Amino acid sequence: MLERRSLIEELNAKGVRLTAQRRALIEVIQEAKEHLDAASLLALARQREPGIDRATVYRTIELLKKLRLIDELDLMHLEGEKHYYEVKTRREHLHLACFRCGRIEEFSTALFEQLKDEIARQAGFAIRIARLEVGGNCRACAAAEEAGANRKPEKALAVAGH
Amino acid sequence: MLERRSLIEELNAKGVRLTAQRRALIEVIQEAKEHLDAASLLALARQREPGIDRATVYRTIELLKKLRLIDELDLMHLEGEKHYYEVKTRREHLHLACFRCGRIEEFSTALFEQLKDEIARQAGFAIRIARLEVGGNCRACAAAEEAGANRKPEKALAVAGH
DNA sequence: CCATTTCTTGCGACTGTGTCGCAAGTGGAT
DNA sequence: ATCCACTTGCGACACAGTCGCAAGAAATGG
Repeated sequence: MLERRSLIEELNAKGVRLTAQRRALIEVIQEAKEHLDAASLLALARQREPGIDRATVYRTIELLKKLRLIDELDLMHLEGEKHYYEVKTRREHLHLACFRCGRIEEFSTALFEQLKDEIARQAGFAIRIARLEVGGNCRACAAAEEAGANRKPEKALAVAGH
Repeated sequence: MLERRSLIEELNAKGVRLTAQRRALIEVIQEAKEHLDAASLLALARQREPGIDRATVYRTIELLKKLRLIDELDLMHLEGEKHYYEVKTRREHLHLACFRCGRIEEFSTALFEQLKDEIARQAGFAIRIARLEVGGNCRACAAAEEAGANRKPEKALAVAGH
């Protein structure tokens, strides 16, 4: 993944018309500290470009996805059926979503690349997107649950999460 | 994954109340040849149990997910934002979704298990669900696209799919 | 076999995400 | 500065999924 070159330059290079709305959205995505969904994206972009519309957000997301500048994530749908977005710059990674505390952890490993290679080779599949998402309990929550299990043995249906 | 034991027996064993609606839904899921979304599930279940309601479908899906009897898939959202469901019996596999022809291919590899092990060990993460979905072009479509690319060189923005 | 309790269902209303057609507006090339 | 194609905002819409509540049904024990 190419590292230093802002999305804006990227778009220019591809001959995409640069509007104030797109600039606002792109800046928001790029500076985001966490994963943002369409609604938060809209809210944040409006702080820079008040008139911006929901439809424009969705259209821009679609554009950036097609140009492979951002990735779409589900994050196990921990809250509602939103989708989240992140810039495709950092090293390829996967997401661990904790059902208990809701935290999202990122994880990198060479095995992921190997796995993709194997898929491409064995299935003859030209991979454009590979999305690996994991749900469960993070280290802290797994420990907490373990401790809790002793105090309060679980009933058949008391299944946690999601 | 336990292999031979119907979902119904499974539910009974867990002390879940067995209603006609649940039975209908479970039969539909179990006998499905392809991946079904909530709407198709409803339509098919109504052939057996006419009065059944949308809400019941969603509630039953939720139940079966919690009991870990079915898996939820996005299949790259090839058409709309639906979710698809499949019984958790067959060998663990991942899904390859072709953006061009829409076909869903299943793929199994030991690497997937290894990857999950590594996540569990290194991150201390207690995995409940691991969902790996891949989008791109299947073998046939990749070949077709390759051939097509010669006849018609692509413009900057003519990015296919999704 | 019936009564009781508890769980489940259907219904209707609602929330929220994402899509679309169209007229007005604007970026960027000339 | 002009012009055209592309983009936007708007309103309306489609559709997934959720919820509270009253009526109905499954399982339990008498």
